[in-house]
Amino acid sequence: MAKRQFDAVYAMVQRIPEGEVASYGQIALFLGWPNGARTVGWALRALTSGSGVPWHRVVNAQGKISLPNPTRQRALLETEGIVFDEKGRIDLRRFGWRGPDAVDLEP
DNA sequence: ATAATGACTGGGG
DNA sequence: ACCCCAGCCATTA
Repeated sequence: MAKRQFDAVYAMVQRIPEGEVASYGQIALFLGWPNGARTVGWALRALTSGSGVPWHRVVNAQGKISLPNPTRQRALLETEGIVFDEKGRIDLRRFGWRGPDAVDLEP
């Protein structure tokens, strides 16, 4: 059932290291869709529990959680060491993922 | 094939 | 800083 495009999204999200976050637009850009941020959100929305995809590491460009009920996602991120400010935003300068090329040093 | 959907984004008020 | 609006894209119905 996994559509090719969605699958690409999941694969990219899987690359986000623990303790870091990426924006929808960022993921889309890495996949080659300059304006496909919404499509990324679509793919994640279609995700089912137990998919093994770290969907919680994806937030909007404002560093904020886009889900109607951010509680669960926020808890997961805090578990990984992500820090939220008083307005529930993440400092992307600090926790933002650099990209798929930035981290590739596994022996 | 057309229309609607939505976990987005950037710009303007 | 916050709220609203129009543009954009792949998937679904």
